[in-house]
Amino acid sequence: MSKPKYYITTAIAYTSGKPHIGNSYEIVLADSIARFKRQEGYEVFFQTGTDEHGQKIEEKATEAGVTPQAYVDQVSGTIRELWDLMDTSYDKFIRTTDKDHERQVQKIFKKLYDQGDIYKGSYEGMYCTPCESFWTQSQLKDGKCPDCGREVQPAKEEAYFFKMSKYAAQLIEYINSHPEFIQPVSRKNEMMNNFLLPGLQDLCVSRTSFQWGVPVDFDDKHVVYVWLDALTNYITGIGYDAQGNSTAQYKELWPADLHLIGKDIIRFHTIYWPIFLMALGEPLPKQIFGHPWLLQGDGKMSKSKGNVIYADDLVHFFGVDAVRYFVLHEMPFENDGVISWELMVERMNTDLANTLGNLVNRTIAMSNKYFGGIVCDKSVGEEVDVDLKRLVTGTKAKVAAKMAELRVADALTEIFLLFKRCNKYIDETEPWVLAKSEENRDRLATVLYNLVDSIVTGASLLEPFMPSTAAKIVEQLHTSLRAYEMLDQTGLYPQNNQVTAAPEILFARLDAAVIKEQAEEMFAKRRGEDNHMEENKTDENKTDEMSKEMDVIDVPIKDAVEYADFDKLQFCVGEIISCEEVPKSKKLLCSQVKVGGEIKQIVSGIKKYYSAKEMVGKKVMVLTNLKPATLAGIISEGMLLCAEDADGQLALVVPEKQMPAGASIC
RNA sequence: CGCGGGGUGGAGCAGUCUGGAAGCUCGUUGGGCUCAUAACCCAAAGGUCAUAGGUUCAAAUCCUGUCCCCGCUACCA
Repeated sequence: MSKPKYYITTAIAYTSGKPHIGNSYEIVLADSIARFKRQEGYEVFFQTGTDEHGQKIEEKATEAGVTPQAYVDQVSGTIRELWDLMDTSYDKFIRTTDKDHERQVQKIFKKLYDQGDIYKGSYEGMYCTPCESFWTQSQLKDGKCPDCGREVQPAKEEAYFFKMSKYAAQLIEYINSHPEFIQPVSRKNEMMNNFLLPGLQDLCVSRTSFQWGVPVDFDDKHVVYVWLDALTNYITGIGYDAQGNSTAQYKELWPADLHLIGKDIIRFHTIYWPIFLMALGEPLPKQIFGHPWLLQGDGKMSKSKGNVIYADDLVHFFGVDAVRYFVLHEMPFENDGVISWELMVERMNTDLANTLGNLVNRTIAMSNKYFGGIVCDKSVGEEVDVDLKRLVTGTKAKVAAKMAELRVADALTEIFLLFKRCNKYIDETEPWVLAKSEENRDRLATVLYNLVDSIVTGASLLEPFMPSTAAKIVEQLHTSLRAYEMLDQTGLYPQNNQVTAAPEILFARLDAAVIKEQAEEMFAKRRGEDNHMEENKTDENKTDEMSKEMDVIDVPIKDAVEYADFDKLQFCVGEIISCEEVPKSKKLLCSQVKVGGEIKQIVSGIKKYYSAKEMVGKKVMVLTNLKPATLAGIISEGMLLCAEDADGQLALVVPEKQMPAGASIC
């Protein structure tokens, strides 16, 4: 009898840049599920890859001065390296620039067009010629382009549309009759209430505003909408053919058992994707799980701050399995998780070094000390042994139950309860006391055997989550990982086997302060390399020493300018006559600023740091000859100068002595 | 009223759908032990579950209002 199949996918990563730790979480999560399913006996196919088309990538490539293809080749390579670094066991890495994928996308588009699900229509709206952008009435600011503030004209552009509404009822019916389809369930209601029940709009599935995409082969002004392109990777990657010549692999694997995706793209996967599949006449995936995000705790992650944590950074400090453990364990089921250097070190020290590493170490050390490393069950059992074994053998079922619900963090917790139980067992049996008298020798041997045997079970259960750690543990015990079917049994460790004489530390304890410092150094260096103007601290609870360091912020030097260039700018002292908050804006204050004889209206994004009231009466520095611009529908005729620190905190720049409004700054 | 997420002991979270004795991990304090990576084991302290009302025999959980935080978005000129 052949094994049951299990087809799991991650969302394909968008190649606009290197993914940070939050993005890398998904692949590790998928990998642990894939490995677990393999352990359970499924024939698993695990697909991941990169999404490489779209306007944003075209722009990024232009910025970098390379072709889009060269750009995505580079980024896709980086992503794949990261996935490999994380020890992920994917079977296929698809790229949407793969030729066979692109061909299928064209065929799919054609097929849907031929059968009338895609039709040619036109996109109507207000067009801003300089920006080459369409806007709807509601997006316009005072009837003008929200980007540049210029006049817009009504215009029409042809485009292809997909008849979403045609399949809406069918999809609603499907979702209602398959409660497990969208996970977590709370997401299901969101989709139903916000999108499906109010009625689906037809979706525009082609673009003419850029070229970097799969061309529509019968109308090459158009490229296929990136989502239609990207979503189909799940079927093209395993050999789907729109003309009916799908491969045997496709027939075996589809429908997918699980699409693992971020919660931000649930809409695409639970509405558009199923409808595309319905239109193609293919079955729908069995389950879509929208996982939460891993957010950076100490200050917002931002590239310009140079404090973005990447998976390889963490691996550098902690090792692959520690990072896998952290992201899997710290990530709750429904809400977002947090990552910070402190939390990472804490997990590393308490769970990995103290509970697990130390357990393995002390067990091996005792075996060597008392029996020259020979482990043998002398069958001198006691009451505590029963309790230990009951917990150890029961863990498999508990882990399986958690994994069935995709509660990976909880499954890991169950495994660590096993290790904790072992530590407790050592205290209960007190091997060092037994060692003092010869008559307890067989009891001592039995205790150590039970420990070693339990640890092998624990390590085997741990394999899907921390594969190399599991391997290291059994290697030190001079045995191999146990088959899944055997994980609810005890007494399987070979009699009179000898463990290693020189146990290796699995996870060394780390000092949070030291790690933090090194991380800062790394960030500082990266900022230097990136030529970004930022500072050197990211945390709130800094020490005095760190505050001192904060006094200096490294700013990359810009190119020197001629005095003539400087002279073009007119700076003056301005007095704020009045100030009010801009309605419907979270950031903006609108000030009337007296500069010499005239009063200028200036809008500034400083609401977070100054109240409208306290602004009044301040003498500030103003750039007066900046071209007026419209912000939130309000004209701004200049700029208030501010100093900005690394966290984006702003402080108005004011003259050091009393100066009249209008005094020029030179 | 832009969309969305959230506010539970010092920290990070579960519990909220399907009301019924406030839980977990870490940290703190005290004790035990010494095989081990200052680790392991036991015990304790610590929360009016953001807030104000309401429904109920019973509310962290359901309903209404308010405050605050965080993403996204618009507009940090």
